[in-house]
Amino acid sequence: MKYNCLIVDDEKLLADSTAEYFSLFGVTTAVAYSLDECRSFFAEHTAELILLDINLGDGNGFDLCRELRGRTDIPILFLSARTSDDDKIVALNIGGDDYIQKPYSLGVLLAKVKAVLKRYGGVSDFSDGYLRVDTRAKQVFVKGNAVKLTALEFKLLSYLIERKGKVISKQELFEKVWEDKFTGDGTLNVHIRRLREAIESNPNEPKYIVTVWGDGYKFVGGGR
Amino acid sequence: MKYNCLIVDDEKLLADSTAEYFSLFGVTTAVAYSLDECRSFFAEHTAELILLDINLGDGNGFDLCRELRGRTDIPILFLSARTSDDDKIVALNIGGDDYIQKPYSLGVLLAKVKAVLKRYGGVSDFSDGYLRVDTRAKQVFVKGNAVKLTALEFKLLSYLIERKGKVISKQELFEKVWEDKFTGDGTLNVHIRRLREAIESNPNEPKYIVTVWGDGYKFVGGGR
DNA sequence: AAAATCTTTAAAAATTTCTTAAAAATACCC
DNA sequence: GGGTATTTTTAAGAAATTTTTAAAGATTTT
Repeated sequence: MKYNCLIVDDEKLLADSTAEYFSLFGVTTAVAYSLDECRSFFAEHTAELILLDINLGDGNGFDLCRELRGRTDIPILFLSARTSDDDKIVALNIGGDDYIQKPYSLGVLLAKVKAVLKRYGGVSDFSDGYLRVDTRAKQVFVKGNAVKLTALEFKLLSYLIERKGKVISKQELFEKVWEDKFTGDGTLNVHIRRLREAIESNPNEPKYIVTVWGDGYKFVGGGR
Repeated sequence: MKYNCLIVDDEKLLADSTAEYFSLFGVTTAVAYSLDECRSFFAEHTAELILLDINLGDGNGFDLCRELRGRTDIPILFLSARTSDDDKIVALNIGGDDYIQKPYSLGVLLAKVKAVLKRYGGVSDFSDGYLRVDTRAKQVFVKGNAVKLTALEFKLLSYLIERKGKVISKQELFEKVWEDKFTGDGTLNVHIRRLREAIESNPNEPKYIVTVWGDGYKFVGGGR
């Protein structure tokens, strides 16, 4: 299951009440009380955002952050009672997105979380005058006309759009779209071509799905 | 011109010293002392991120935020001495990305700004008026125009920039860029030349990629 | 001025991506 | 359950692009 938010904190009472409060306002939230629980969480689920305490029973939030950064880009907001500037700077430098001082106000934290979700949360919708991709309805329109894509094609397109502007390696695509089932570059080629045929006005000179030689592909769509 | 950061604050001393501090660490920063100045700034320039005070001489930061949100998605971080939770929640709800309490620590604020730039901004690993290098999108711009580099050329340039100012031996370049596959100095020569042709205004008198006789090459650049 | 090092150029070699068609796997319907 | 339609993968030659090689010219150092 995909949660909006995962709280990693060994102060069970605080974590639980925060999670409950979030849920009340429509932010689905899971809780992990330790590094270990966090790891097993990700074995089965995902989240769009992590609230991460620094002092944990079985280890250090900084280390977990570094570990996660190795394989995901998900926003990480640190929560901590530590007040030193050095801690804050380290947190931000190792890939944290924010540092929130404990004790925090539930209302402010929720607003903050919502702001991050709004900006970052896997938004793979896209729309310009020519192409429109609607993730909720799983539909794609070209010049207003619905275009039929297979489930896999749609997933591929969504992922590229979600990471619009960035170069996505083939490896990453197999990881994320094929869920690690690598079947060979030829597969990808063919799907990319079909996508191009479906959405590009001239598939031989793609404007949206651009090849980055020696690297992968990139979705290009007007500014940000 | 495109700045990394625009500070909008009527406390001139604070704004100026913050801007100066940022510049010192490679974040190009402009300052506007009022809503009006901010508007005229955007008439001619742009920024990747705004630090916005709430209490301004000629109006209110919240209003400016709403106004900007109408036409841009650029990250807005509020700066304010106001401590009320309500203010923070409003700031986040109207499209602000963060709320930073004054007085702030310059070091922490810089780390925060860099983190935001890294995630949302065109992460310019190098940028001056003439040349801009963006790792995330694997793109290089010369005088604002995208320049096409091969994957290897890009890797070479990135490495030189990463070690900007230091002399890099050919051996080291083969180690790091070619991953230890030594193919002969001729190879390197040719790639350096192509890079120069791509990014130097006069490839025969390189200003960025400088030859260090008997040693290797060095990237020279003032920006970040 | 000689020796060593760097630059330029063009063409060969190697690599990567594209295209196409057909085979295999999967889902769907009666 | 059998047959059909759809989707996904495989495979192989063609096309495009990148990288290396090599040789001649230029520059710097000693």
